[in-house]
Amino acid sequence: MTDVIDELHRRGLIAQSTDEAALREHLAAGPVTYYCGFDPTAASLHVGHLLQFMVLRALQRAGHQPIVLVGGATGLIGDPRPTSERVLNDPSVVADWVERIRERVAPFLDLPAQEQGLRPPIYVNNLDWTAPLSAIDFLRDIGKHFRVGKMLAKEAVSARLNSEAGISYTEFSYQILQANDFRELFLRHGCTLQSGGSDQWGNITAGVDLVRRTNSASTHALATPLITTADGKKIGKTEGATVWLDPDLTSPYAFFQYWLNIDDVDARTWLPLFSERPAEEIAGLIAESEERPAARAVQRALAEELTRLVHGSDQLRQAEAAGRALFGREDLASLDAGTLTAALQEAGSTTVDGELPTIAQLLQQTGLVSSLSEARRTVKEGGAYLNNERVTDGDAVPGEDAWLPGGWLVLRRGRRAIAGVRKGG
RNA sequence: GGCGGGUUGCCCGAGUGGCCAAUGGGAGCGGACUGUAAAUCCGUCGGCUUAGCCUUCGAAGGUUCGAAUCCUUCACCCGCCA
Repeated sequence: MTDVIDELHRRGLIAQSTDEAALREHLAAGPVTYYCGFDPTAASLHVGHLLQFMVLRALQRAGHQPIVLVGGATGLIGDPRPTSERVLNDPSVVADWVERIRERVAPFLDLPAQEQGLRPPIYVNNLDWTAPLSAIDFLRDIGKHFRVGKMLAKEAVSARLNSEAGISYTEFSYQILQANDFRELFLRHGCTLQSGGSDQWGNITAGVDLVRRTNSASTHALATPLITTADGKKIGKTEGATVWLDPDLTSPYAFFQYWLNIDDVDARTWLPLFSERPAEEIAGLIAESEERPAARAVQRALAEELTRLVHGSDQLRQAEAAGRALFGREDLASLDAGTLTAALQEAGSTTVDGELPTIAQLLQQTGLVSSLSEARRTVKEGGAYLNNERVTDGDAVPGEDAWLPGGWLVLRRGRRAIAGVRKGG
């Protein structure tokens, strides 16, 4: 078996780590219990978080014991962002998000455990040990180990301190909570390695320091690089919207399409990060992409592999079929009702009862545009299509002959935004 | 505490009484070209019952036939002095 650290390096998943030689030795000595935490700052994780699972999975494959922490407590406090103070969310909302995230996260590590006999993950919530902590305990037992000078020096804190936004005591304290998580997991589960995004590095090392001080034990840390697109944007945003892992928020079809549409440069950069294929296969795909960019082999590989990972094989098949049906060469009217229905349900659709509204109104109802003005504008610009034919009059009502098999209208905005309208009662 | 400057649409940034829904750039969106890529060019870019109307220029009042532009108060930011 190849060394897991070698694999992580090869894939570009390590931006920084604590003493690497010591870490290698530690991993070689036997199963290591390691953890990564996710704060419930939204109802779902997004594609950016996927990178953390790549690290978790690689370590699991190498025989180590994963712990997934969901930050029911830290999510109530808020990790300092570089820009501004976070708005505190209601505890009941955060609790709900904790549950939703936990459900979504299961397949990443539970499936390999079942199918390949690897170690199943341990799920923990830091609310369990943080909530019972009194202010006195917190300040006496934990706070005493932290030097303010060192806390102020952390990138996340100093950036905010020097900004106009400043920083609240609440967010300033965040690193202590995360450090205490590491300590608790060390004590409860013998956890000796924490991974996370490099933006978490300060918090992670705070934990390493805390365990060293309180338990005279040395622990380890790994951080993944911050992934951005070639033009410097965060990964996982389309049209300003986040690509979520939760199928209720981002359909498997939309998820698949996101990866299929990333540009060539990013696709080649991201392939090793997100793909668990062997190194030779990855090199082959990149070579193919450079020779025949039109085939978009890398985009396809990413879309397939990640949709399968996140949503499963069935959903992958449906997402692929939907894409083929909607973007394929054949005439929409020649598609059978079943195919069309499946495709449009994947792409997103709305049902219309009674009298049919105008095309402009339909564009708005399907969410392809956000206002009627925008709908009219889109028509004027020649960017609106009904059943693949350009719409010239947005105020017209589709005729009876426009209905496709299964009772569908296919609306499209621009090249790739598609939505269905279903005939209702 | 005193004096001065600032707060404009998603972002940056013009605009000092009517010609301002507000110059310009960026992002976004659409078209052409392509490969459901990139680059480039062109167009568009508050809302609506769209040749018209409504709501926007930190907040609230006021002056005026008419205000983003003038006055008053308030909030926040930035300089200089103490």
